[in-house]
Amino acid sequence: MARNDSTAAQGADRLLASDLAQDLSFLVARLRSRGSAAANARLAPLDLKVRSYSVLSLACGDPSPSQRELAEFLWLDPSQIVALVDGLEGRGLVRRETDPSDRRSKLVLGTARGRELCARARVAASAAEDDSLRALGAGERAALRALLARAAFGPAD
Amino acid sequence: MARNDSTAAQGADRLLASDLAQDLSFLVARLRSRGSAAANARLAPLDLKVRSYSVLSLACGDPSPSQRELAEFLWLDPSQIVALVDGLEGRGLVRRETDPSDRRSKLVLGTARGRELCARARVAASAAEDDSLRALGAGERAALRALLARAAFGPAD
DNA sequence: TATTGTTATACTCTATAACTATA
DNA sequence: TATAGTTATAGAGTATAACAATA
Repeated sequence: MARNDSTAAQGADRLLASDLAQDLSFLVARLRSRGSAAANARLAPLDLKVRSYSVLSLACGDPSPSQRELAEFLWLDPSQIVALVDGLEGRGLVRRETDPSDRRSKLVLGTARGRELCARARVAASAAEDDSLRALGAGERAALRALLARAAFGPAD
Repeated sequence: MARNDSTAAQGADRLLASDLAQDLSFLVARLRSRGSAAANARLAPLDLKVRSYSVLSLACGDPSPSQRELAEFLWLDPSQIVALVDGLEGRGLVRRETDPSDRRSKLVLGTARGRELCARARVAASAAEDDSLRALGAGERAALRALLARAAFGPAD
């Protein structure tokens, strides 16, 4: 077993009093670990993971992203985008299209099959959010979303 | 270069309109990427990373944690804790002590040198938080902290 | 000369199972 | 029989450099 299953988690509560438990970066990291574990579990039946789902979701959106934009937005290296797009393209979920206005750049577009799978993946991702944020009500989730959006895309350094 | 340096990030703003940009799990993941990059940069002069800092910080706290508790609290596998404690112990920053009440269990305690380094690391971690959360004011950070604490330690699944 | 995508490589992180010693 | 720690190994994720095509 990796990490701790929920049935075994009952002994470390006394560490909640530690300084680290109030460290924002630590809290974000812990929530991400739990959240991505939940999301990967929900996406597994669709043969997707959080990273491939992110690429698929953006590719199926309205302004079709270039690989360069995907790398910037997902905070990944361009070379990692290549591998992710390769995987999705091999399954017929997205396709590359050279940008007519800049032949260096390749746009990534969702296929019909990709959009269909993406719709199902969104449902799975939403269920995973419920799994990992059970402690928060709808209003609190909205407040958290607004704060995170500003923090995640705001000026860094 | 890995990922994107801040000077080059200006082209993917149009993807902010995507569905994914409102996905809570995605926002948490992106903020964590940025936050841990900032924290690792600040901790590098002390030869620490976010994970080793987390262990050191807990070991230097008041209720000395067992390795089992560290694994549960940090959401890591027990086998990963072994490697992290090995590294810190080899540098004389923490030491293992068999729990008298259960000789299977080993408590991890910070040494004098470890506590001194930990104090400096806390300053670095705080500076990293400023780096990555520049977009939020003090009140917003407090609100975010409270929401994250409940979400990160609340019931999961 | 700079940028987009690509390939290749190495390194870190994470997952999993088996083993030991204690309980 | 169960639990805490350890070891070993494999796979996923990440970092870095070099190259071709295009600007």
